[in-house]
Amino acid sequence: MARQQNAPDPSRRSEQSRTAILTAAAGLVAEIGFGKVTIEKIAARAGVGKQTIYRWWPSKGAVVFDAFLAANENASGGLALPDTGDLGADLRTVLRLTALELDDPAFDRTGRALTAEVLTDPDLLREYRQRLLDPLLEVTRDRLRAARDAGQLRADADLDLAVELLYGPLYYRWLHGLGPLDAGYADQVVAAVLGALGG
Amino acid sequence: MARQQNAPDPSRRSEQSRTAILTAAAGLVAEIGFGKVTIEKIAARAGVGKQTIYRWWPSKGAVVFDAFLAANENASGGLALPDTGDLGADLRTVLRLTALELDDPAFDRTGRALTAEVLTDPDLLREYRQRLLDPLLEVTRDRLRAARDAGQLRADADLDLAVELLYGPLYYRWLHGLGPLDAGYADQVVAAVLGALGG
Amino acid sequence: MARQQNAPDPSRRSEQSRTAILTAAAGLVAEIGFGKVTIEKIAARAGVGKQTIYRWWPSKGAVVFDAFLAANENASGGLALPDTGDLGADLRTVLRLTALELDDPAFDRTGRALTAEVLTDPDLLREYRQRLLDPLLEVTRDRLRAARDAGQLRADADLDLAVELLYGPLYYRWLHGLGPLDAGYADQVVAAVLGALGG
Amino acid sequence: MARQQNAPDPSRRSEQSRTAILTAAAGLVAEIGFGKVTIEKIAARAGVGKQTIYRWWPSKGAVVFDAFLAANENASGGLALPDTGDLGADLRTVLRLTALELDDPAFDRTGRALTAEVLTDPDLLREYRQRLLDPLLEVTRDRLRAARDAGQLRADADLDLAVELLYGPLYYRWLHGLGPLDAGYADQVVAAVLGALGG
DNA sequence: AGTTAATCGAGACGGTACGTCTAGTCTTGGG
DNA sequence: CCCAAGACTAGACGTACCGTCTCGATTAACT
Repeated sequence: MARQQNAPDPSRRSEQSRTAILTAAAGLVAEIGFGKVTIEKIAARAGVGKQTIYRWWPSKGAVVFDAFLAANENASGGLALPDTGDLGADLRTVLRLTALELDDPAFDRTGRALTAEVLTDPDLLREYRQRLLDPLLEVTRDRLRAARDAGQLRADADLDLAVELLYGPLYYRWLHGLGPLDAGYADQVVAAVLGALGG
Repeated sequence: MARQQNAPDPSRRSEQSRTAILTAAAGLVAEIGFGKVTIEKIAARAGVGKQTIYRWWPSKGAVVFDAFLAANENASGGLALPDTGDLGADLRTVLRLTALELDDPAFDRTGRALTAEVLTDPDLLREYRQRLLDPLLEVTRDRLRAARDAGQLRADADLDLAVELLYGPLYYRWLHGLGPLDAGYADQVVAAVLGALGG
Repeated sequence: MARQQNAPDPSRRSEQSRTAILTAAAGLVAEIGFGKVTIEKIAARAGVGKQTIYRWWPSKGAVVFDAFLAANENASGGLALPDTGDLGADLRTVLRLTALELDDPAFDRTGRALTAEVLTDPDLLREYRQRLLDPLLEVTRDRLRAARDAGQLRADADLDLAVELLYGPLYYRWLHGLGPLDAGYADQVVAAVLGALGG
Repeated sequence: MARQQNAPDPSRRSEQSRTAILTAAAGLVAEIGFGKVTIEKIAARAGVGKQTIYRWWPSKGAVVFDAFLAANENASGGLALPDTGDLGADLRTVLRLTALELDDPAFDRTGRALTAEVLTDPDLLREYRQRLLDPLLEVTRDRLRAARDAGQLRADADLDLAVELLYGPLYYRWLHGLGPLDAGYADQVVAAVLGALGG
């Protein structure tokens, strides 16, 4: 009961080609920017036939995104928020790091391109959520839940709302370039959220 | 100190062509989606030479974006938030409307494409801010300022932070498809912000 | 020591495409004239991508010229002048046929366009000489040489000059439209050349 | 009984513009070659509106050709063949000069382009004949007629044929690049023609 | 001298074709 | 059967010119 007529057999996939493709994709994005990367350039740099890319990925966005994930997934392998007992301090730590990353010019270009791709392609969005966003939100909710259980948040605090109140403003400010993304701003957001949902 | 060598003379611009182009662009985006729209298709439908488009706009994104703005700018001509005296009610009204719009499937496709375009092209982002976003944030801040002056918000409430706390979470949820965008969610956000910054 | 960096591999060339292109080119020239033929029209009629034409030919002139040659080369496969022993009669036969062809209105348009192309493009001229003109002049010289050996021409007759004296005037009259191109004129030219170089 | 509806009034024509256009055309052809010259470039260099060119000339070929004629017509104002009494010497003088001109690389490029244009455009051909070729052939025929009257040519010599026998071979050799165009060749041709038609 | 009408420089316009680039498919030959 | 290589159809790109069409601003001739 094959789902597709011409589904390739993953067991015969060349690991060497796969790695070369992802490496080439990552390198090209860094060098010439996402917009100017093409499947042909990736294939040429990877020393790979175009068909080998088309066989395993549906689009340029998917390849580049895969390359990005491959580089970032292991980094956040043991993904978890610190739990020092001081919720505010812990949240400030996380949001300051987030702000710092968003503020990094090197991340900015790639991040925007990838975000644009993800927002526009439902398949990529699903994959992005499964592999990056949902885990991040989950550990954040875990930390908040622990705090709520410890009485540091109101008992009826909605954790889904809470994470969106935390990350949403940073994201909003970043994408629209509304103002500085620094530790002070992160602290302000944390203070506001704690003020709203604090016990 | 001319910024461009071959800047065309706007006084000789054909208003008829301009309108035809924007209309064609809007129609095509609605029918086949931003990704499949091409300059050539816009020109063909508008009955216009390609050069006439390239003469006045730098990219496909700019044309489509202009078409979008042309349609939305006059709509929000008398842009202002209601001021019934009840800040919470007024904010709920605005955020409910915002949530409703984002939740509209017809808006979703175009909105995402345009957002992707805006995030990726600094020139478009600037124009988007000047013509749509900044005015919206400004009137929101005005309403908040009035409330602060009336003692309904803490005297030290940061209005920039406030608007980002209001719109950021909605935007975040919309772009990532994190959950339902309805009146209830809008109300939750408003309640949280008032809880954080309320007098 | 490759002459070109990106020379395509002729062994992988599609014979089907090549034939379709030449057929389309010939048909278009006949129908709308060389000047109005475009690479795009050839590609469209041949059901072929433009790149496939650009990959194998450097210019429109080259394609059309190739189509012309492909049609005319095999026709004159067994190219040779008659040798009845009577040099004058043999030359009259050839020049009358040449005059007849040049006088054909159908040939006139294509012939002029192709001539203009060939005169202007050194590469095309070289190819024209190798594939059409030189063989024709060679067989003519052969016939004259046989006549000279038989004492029908002066022993010191310059055969290069002779062929130019034969074909030059016809060509000159044709291109400039100086007068009728008929059997009588052909005979006149032959008589003059024999008078000049005859034994 | 006007031949055209919107025939411009020649009496109001700006001589200054006309001169600037012809000068610009000639300069451009010399610099970048006929094929790359465009009406727009001519207009730009001449500091003239495109319409001014279109008003007075039907095509690029016509302008360039006019520029060429303007430069060459006065040169050959008192066009006439020398008449020293020695027909052979006089013809050798003319044909040697012709060969020399055709052999000049500077003339070659322009000459070929103009020839190609002339052969292809019946209007230009007519003008070329009226203003350059026919006068040249006429004076040549005049000289030959004088020689015939003096008994230096056969009484029944066809003068139209004669001029084509003289100029045709040179032209043929030049256009096809068949061999050297020098004084020796010119002499050979003259000798052949005199041999054929001489008294 | 004032009016009128055509030419002028300038350049935007609707188009066509250019030659290049990339997408995604198909074919060939090697492992 | 995967793979590297690359030719194939298709079609958009952004540019260059075409020939036509307004624009004012000179001109030139004719009231």
